[in-house]
Amino acid sequence: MPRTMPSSISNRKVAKSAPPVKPAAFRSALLGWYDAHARVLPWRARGGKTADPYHVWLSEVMLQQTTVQAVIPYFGKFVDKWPRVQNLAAAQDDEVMHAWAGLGYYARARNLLKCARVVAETHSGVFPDTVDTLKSLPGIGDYTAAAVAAIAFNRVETVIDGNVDRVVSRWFAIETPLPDSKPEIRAQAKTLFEHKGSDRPGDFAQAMMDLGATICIPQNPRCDLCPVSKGCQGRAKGIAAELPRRKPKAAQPRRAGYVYWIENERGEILFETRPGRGLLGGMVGLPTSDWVGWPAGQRKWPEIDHKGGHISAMKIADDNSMKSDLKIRHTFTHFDLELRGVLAKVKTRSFKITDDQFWVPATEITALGLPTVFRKFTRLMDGT
DNA sequence: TGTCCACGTCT
DNA sequence: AAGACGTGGAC
Repeated sequence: MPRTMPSSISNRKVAKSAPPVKPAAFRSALLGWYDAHARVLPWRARGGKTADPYHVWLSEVMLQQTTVQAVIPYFGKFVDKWPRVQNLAAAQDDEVMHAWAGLGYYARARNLLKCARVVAETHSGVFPDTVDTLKSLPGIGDYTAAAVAAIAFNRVETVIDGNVDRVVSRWFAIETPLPDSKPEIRAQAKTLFEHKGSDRPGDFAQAMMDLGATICIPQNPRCDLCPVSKGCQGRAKGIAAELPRRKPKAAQPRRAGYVYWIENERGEILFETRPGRGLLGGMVGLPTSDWVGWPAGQRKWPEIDHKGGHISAMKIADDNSMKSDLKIRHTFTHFDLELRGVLAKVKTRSFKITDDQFWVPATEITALGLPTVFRKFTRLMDGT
């Protein structure tokens, strides 16, 4: 371990007059740390090889708003099923939605397939290597374009994800709350990413994100292990752990509804493919009522019109039952949902279903590829 | 239990 | 350009 001054003394000095940030020193310290501590991830090149652009793109889309741990098994599944972008481009829509089930933000899967088809058809299966062209592809925005250009093509780009926001906010002690601090974070990040002599842009981008994911973590940052703690102004001011500040968010609204478990005389359960856009777009799910707003603080289960939504068209049999213990809760991005189960046994002959609905043998439900909100309920029903 | 992460992209 | 869009894990 290198000898260090007592932190209380050095911190006090730095806090009075923060030293000018030296991007070159930051860069070499961070890259040195990365060489020793880079996470080993299935989409990363090893031993000085260049990463496969298809792997980089696929992983980066999966990593949008999603943790590495959740992504790893899905990445393996996709690469096994579709080893090259041309294979993915040739896949059926429902195969891809099925493979994506559980990962969330299902618009990503729809755009992933669209993007694969554009790359296969109009780019001869070769990923474009510039930010501007990448950004023109479906599902690729500022972050993913910069990440792919830097990591797969070693282009000098400023790659800003949530990790980088945090590292930069702390290093420069940016106290303005997000999202107002966005322009300042970008400007400061640029001084690190696009410094003269940026010879390993892909590694540098990944190093910044690894640092944010493993050392400069949201709570209780491990400054003792940080390769760039010495120049960190947030640490010097003793506020690193509080950064980045954020504007307070409004409390999530609540919604409630019924989920229908409709069984026919063969023991099959009714499922449906949801509309192609919007919430859980293109995914398979159980039929439900509409989900109605439920003001925060209200204790009583809200009135839900059983005749609204799907239920009227279905003419649930008289022996339907509602069990209050068949209840699941699920948090979406912008609301909390509580669903109660309604059980019904119907005769196929007298029960009309829509074009989007189909019967599934109970034993095949797990193979269906359901979004988590519905998997929670099917697990309740089969006791697992 | 509830809060945060989680700016990422599209509309 | 503000709101829509999932999930699971840490604490």
